Amino acid sequence: MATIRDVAKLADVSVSTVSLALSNPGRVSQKTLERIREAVQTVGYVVDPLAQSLARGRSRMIGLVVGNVGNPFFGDIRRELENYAIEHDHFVLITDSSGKPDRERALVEHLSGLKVAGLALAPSGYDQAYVDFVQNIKMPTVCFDQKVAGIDRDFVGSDNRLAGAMLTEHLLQLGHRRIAFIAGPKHMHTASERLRGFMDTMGSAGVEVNPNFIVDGQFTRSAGYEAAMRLLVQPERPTAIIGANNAVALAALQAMQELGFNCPDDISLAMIDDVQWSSVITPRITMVIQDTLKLGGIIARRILHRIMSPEGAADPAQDFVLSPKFVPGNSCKKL
Amino acid sequence: MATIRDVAKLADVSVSTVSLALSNPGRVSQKTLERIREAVQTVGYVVDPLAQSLARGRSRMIGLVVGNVGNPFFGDIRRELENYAIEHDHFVLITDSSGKPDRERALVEHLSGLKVAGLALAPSGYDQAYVDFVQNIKMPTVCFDQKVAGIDRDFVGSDNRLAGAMLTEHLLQLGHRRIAFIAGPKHMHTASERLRGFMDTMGSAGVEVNPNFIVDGQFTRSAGYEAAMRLLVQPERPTAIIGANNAVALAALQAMQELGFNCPDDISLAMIDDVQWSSVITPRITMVIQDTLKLGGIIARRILHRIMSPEGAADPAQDFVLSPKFVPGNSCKKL
DNA sequence: CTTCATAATCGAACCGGTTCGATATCAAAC
DNA sequence: GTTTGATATCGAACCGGTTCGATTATGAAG
Repeated sequence: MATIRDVAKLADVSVSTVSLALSNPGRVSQKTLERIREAVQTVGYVVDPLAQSLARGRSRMIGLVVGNVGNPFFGDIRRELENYAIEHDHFVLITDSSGKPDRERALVEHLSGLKVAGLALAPSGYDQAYVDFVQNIKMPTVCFDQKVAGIDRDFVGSDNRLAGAMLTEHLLQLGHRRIAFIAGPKHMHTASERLRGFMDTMGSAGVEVNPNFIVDGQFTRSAGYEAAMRLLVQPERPTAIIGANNAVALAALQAMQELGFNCPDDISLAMIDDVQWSSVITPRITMVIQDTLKLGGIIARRILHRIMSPEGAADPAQDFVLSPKFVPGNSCKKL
Repeated sequence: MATIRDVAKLADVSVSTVSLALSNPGRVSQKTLERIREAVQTVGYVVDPLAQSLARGRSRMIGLVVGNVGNPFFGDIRRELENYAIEHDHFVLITDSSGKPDRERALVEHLSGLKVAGLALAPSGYDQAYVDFVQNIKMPTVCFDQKVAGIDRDFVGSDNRLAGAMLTEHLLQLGHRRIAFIAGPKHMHTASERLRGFMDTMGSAGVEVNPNFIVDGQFTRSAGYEAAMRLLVQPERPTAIIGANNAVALAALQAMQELGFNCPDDISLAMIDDVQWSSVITPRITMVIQDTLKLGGIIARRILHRIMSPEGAADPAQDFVLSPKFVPGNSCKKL
C-alpha cells in the first residue's frame, strides 16, 4: 500500500503539502496540485481511513442502530441513508440491537470508539438511565421511529395517534362497535399513541370500549398470539380487531385461522405497518402504513446536514412527524 | 478520554509496559500488573480501537456482506455470527450490497480499509473479474450461500440440488406430471443446482418435461410474477409449480390469485426457502428450507477459527454443505 | 529598489496505540 | 565474587495520516 509519503517523495513536495492538496485543493498552486495528482495516480495512493480517522478524531462513517434489521420498516430507511451517505462520500455501518437497550448501548459505544461522524438511532429504551445515555452521546444523532420523552434530539417518525385513529374510524364507519385492540408495550411511544388514537376515536364516536377488548401484545408475535387467543375465546367476541403493529396483527390472523374463524366474515382485522408479501396474505389486510421512504430521506438529509455543516451541527433538535397512509385491503367487513 | 500514557504515568511505568501488560498479562510481574490495573480503573482507560487497529494493522471487527439484509435467510446467520463474535470480543459490521457486484466490491474495499479481521461474504457475482476480485481479498474470508466456481475459499451452504429434488419427488408422488419450474438466474449456483435437482428427478422418474414449463424468474418478485403469468396463461397449464426461491414462488401465488386460480385446488405450489410469516399465508406453502441457524453457526466458527489461530489462518479452503429440510404445507394437492 | 501583504510550502508535533531491540534486575550456578 | 541466563522494563521507532505555526516565494504598492 502506498502511503502519503510515497506520494510526497514522487511529487517532490512535503507530506503536509500532499495532505493539504488532497483535502483542500484550492490552497495549493496549480502546478504542484497537478504533480501531486499525477503522483497519486502512479503510486495508486488511497488514503488510509483508519489513520485519517485517528488524526482527525472523526471518521467518514455513519452508524445506523436499529432493533431488527429484518423488519421491512428499516429497509427503506437503510437504503435511503446509504444512498445519501454514498453521495456524500460516507459509509453506513448497520448494527442490530435486537431491541435490547443493553446491546444498543454497547453498539453505540463501539460506534463511538470508531469515531463515527453521526448516528441514526432507533431507540429501544425509555427509562431515565436510558434517556441520560442518549443525551450523553457525543456525536450528531438523529433518533427515529420511537419518540422518547426527555430526549432532546432530532426525531423523525410518524403520527401514530393518527394511525390508530384512521383504522378505528374506518371500522366504525363499517358499522363495527365491538372493536378490540391488541396493543404494544405501554412505555413505547408508538404503542401508547396508537392506543390513544383508538381510544380517542371511540370516545368521540360515543362508543364504549369493553376493557377486556384492550389486550397487550408486546409488539411481538408470541405475545400477540396469546393476546389474540384471549380475545377470541371470550364468550362475547369482538367483531373487529386492530393490531397495533404488524407482528401482533398477523399473530391474530394466525390465531383466527387456527380457531376456525374466517377473516373477514367472522372477524375483521386491521393493522398498523406493512409486512413483506402482504399482498399474498389472504385476506389482504387493511392497514395504515408509514412512508418509510420519506422517513429515510429525512433522516439521511438531517444527519448529513448535521455532519457536514458547522451551523448544522449547532441546529437545535427538531421533530419531523409524517402522516401515515391508509391502505384498504379486504380484511374488514361491513356490518 | 484517558490514554495509555495517563495510565503509564499514574502506575509509574513506561507506556510500553502498560501496552504489554494489557495484551499479555503473563509477561509482566504481579506487582506492576496490579498497579497498572488499578491505574486503568481510576483513570477509566479504554483502548482506542482506531489507534490499536492502525498500529496492529488489523481491527477486531468482522465484516458481513449480504445481498439483502431484509431477507430472513440472512437473519439467523447474522445473529449467530454476532453472538459468536461478541463472545470472542469481536464486532460485526453489517453491509448490504443490494445484490450488486459493484456495490459489493466497494463494500469489501471499504471493509478492507477498515482492516477488518475477517469477512463473511455472500457472493453476488460470477464472472472471471469477480472471481479474481474475491480471490484477491487479503483478509480471512468465508463465502456462503452462493458457491462460485473458481473461488477457492471456505464455503458454507446447502445442498441445492437436493432441495430441488425433494420438492419434485414430493409432487411426483402426489401424482403430478405437468410440473412447472420457475428458475433463478442461470449463472447462480443455487439456481442452477435447484433446477438440476428438478430435471434429474423428473428424468429418473421417466417424466418428460415440457420446455415451456421451465421459466426464468430471476429470483425476483417482479420477474417471478411475469414468469408465473406466462405459465398460467398457456392453454395447457401445469398442475403444479415449483418456485426456485421464496420470491418467485410467492409472486406465482399472487399471479394465481389474481387470475382466479385456487391453490392447491387448481394448481399446486411448492417453494425453496422460507419467508417471514409463511404460517399466515394461505395456503401454507409446502417448502424446503435451509437450516440457517446451523449455517450461521458454521460460518461464525469457521471465520473466527481463521482469525484467532495461526494454524486456522493457514487452513486450506473447505466446503460445508448442509442438507435442507422438507416442510409440508397444504399447497400441494394429490391428483 | 525596497516594503509588505499574501500565497505556497514546509517541519515538527500530534492522534493513541504496538513492537522490538536494548538495558536493568535478580537469583542461581560456577 | 563473577558469570550466566532468565525475567522485567524501557525507549524509540513506527502505523499513516492531520494540523498549525514558521518560513519562503511571489508580486503589487510605494
